[in-house]
Amino acid sequence: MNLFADIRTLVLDALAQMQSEGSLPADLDFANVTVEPPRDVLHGDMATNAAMVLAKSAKMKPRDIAETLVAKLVADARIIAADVAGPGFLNMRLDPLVWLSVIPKAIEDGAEFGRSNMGDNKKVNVEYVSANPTGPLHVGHTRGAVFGDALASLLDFAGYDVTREYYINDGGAQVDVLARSVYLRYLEANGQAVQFEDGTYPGDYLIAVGQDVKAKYGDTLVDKPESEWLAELRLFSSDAMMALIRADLASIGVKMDHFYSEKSLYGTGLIEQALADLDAKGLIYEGTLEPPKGKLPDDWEPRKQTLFKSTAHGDDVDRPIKKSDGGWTYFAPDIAYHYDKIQRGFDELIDILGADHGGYVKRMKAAVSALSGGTVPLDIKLTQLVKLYKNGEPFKMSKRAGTFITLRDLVEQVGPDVTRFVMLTRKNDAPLDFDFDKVREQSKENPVFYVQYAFARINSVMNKAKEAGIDVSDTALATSGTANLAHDAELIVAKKLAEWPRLLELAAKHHEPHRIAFYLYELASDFHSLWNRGKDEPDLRFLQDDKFDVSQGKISLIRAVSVVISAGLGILGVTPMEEMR
RNA sequence: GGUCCCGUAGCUCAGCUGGAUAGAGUGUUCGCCUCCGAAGCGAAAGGUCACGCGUUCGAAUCGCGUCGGGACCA
Repeated sequence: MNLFADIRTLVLDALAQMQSEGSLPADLDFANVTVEPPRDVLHGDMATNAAMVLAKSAKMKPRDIAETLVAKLVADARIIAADVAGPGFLNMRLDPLVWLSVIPKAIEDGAEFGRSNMGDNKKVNVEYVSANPTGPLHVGHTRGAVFGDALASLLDFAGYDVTREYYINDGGAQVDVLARSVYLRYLEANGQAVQFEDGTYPGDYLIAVGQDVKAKYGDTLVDKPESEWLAELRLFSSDAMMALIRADLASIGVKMDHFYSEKSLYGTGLIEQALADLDAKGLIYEGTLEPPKGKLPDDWEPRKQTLFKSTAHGDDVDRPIKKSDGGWTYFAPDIAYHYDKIQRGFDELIDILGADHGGYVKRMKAAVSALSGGTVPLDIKLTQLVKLYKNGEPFKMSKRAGTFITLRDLVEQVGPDVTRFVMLTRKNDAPLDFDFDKVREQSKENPVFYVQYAFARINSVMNKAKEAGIDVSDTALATSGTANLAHDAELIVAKKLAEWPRLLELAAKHHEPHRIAFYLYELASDFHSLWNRGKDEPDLRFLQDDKFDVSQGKISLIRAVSVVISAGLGILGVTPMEEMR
C-alpha cells in the first residue's frame, strides 16, 4: 500500500483519458510524471509535476494541461480539492479518510507493513565486511558490516532475493604473516622468549591461537624450518581468525549466508576460465603500461606483462593480471570471484568496501561489465572513515602498538543496538564521528534514544489503556475505526505513516539505508509533538475518560506508529525497547 | 601528475537523482510539568547552498572550470 503510487496511477489514468478525448496528444512519455509530498504542507497533501513535464512535448502551456487535469482529478472521491500553482504545479488535497486508512492497514500488516515487491524477486548479492582473516574486526569493518547488513535487509524487504556474502582473502601473503606470527606465539607457549619484529602481528589475540597450536602439535614444530609448518599454520590460523570474526559478526547480529574463500578458487580452473572469457572478448593482451604521470616510484621500470583491457569498459588505464614472476596479481582472483557470482545467476551485485579501496572501483566495474556483457550491474558502496571520540576528545588508535578499537570493544561498551543505529545515521560516503559518551547519552541529541523513547512512550500509554479496561489488541485496534481522528495534529502523524512505503522503496532504489534512520527520527518527532499538544488540548490526549471507543481510535494511531518504528528498526537490525526506565 | 568522495545555519548533518519561500539537531534567547513518561514540546534568531560559467520554464541537485578538505594510485 503506497498512497503516492495510488494517486500517481490516478493521475496517469486521467492523462490517458485526456488523450482519448483529444485534449492531449497521443504520443507522450509519462515516465517523468511524479506524485510527491509538497515541500510546504500549506500547498496541500500531494503535488504532481505532470503539466510541466508534458508541456514541451505536448506543445501546450503547462497551465492549460493542468486546468483540464484538475477537472478529471476532482471527480475522484479521494481528491477533495486540486488547484494549479506556480509555474504549473498541481496541488491536491486528499480526503482525510484516505490518510487514516493507513492506520488499520499498518496494524494488520504489523512488521510486514511497507514490504514491497519492487525487487521482483531478482537475485542480488551483497558482499560486505570481507576483512582479511588476520585479526578481529575493528571499527572500520563494523561500519561496513552494519551498512551492508542493513542494506541487505532493506533489499529483502523491498522484494529482492538477497544473498549476504563474505569474501575471505585467505590466499595472499598476509596469511603468511599471520602464520609466522602465530608460530611466534606457539614458541612462546612452549616457553621460549620471542620478539615481534616489523611485518608480524603483535596483537594479544594470537596468544590463544599459539596455545591451541601447542595443544594440537605439542612441541613437534619447535625448531623446525618454516617450510615444514607454514602451510599447516596458514590453514590453522586463518580458520581460527574466521572463527573469531564470525563471533564478532554474531555479536552485532550479522549473519552471512555464504563465506567464499579466495583460496578455494585456486586449482579449480576458475581464474583461468574467467580470464579465458575475457580473452575471448579480445580484452587480454601482452603489453607495457605507460609510466604513471607525475612523480615516479623509485623502482619503476617499463615491463611487459599480461593486461586486462579495462579501459574498454570505462577504466582509466589497463590493469595487470599477472606479475612479472608469472604469478597472479591480487586482481586476478577478484575477477574470478565476480565471474563466479555472475555464473551463480545473480541479477545484480553490490560490493561494500572501505573508502581506502576507492581506487578499486573502476577496474572492478569494468571487469563485471566485460564478464556479463553489461547485463549485471555492479554497485560499489564505499564506507567512509569512522572517527572515534571520548568526551568530545579524539580517541587515537595505534595499530603498531596493537591498541586499535575493535568491534568487540564497541559492542561491550555501547551495545549492538546503539552501535548499529548510530552507524546508520550518516550517509555511507560521509565520515562518521562516533563519540563513546554521546551515543550513550539519553537525550534528544541522540537519535537512538529519541526513537526508542517514542516507542517506549507508546507502549506505556497502551499499558495504561489496558489497565483502564480498553482492548488494545491489534485485532481490536485494526477494526476500531478512525472516525474520531479528525484533528490536523493527528492527520500529520497519519500522513507521515503513509510515507513509509514510499520512503522504503526510495531507500532501496538508491541503496541508502540511512534514510530509514532519518525517517524514524522524523516519525518519532511527530509523535512526541502530538503527545505534548495533548497537554494544552485535552481532545488530543490518547486516553479519553470513559470514552473507550474514542480512546481506542486514538490508540490505533499511535499503535500504527509503533508498528512502523519496529518495522524500521527491524530493517536496521535494532531491537525496539518496551521501556527505558 | 591522475582517479574517486566531500564542501549547505556558529557547530554536526539531511535535502526524496531537476521543482515552489533550502530543512532538522546542537548552540544562543524566551516560553510549557496539578495533566497518558519534561529522556519531551513550542517560539524567536541564524544562509552568497565554496566560487565562476553553462544546460532550461526552473539548479543545492546535471555539465565544464577554479579553490579548499579527505582517500587512493603495479
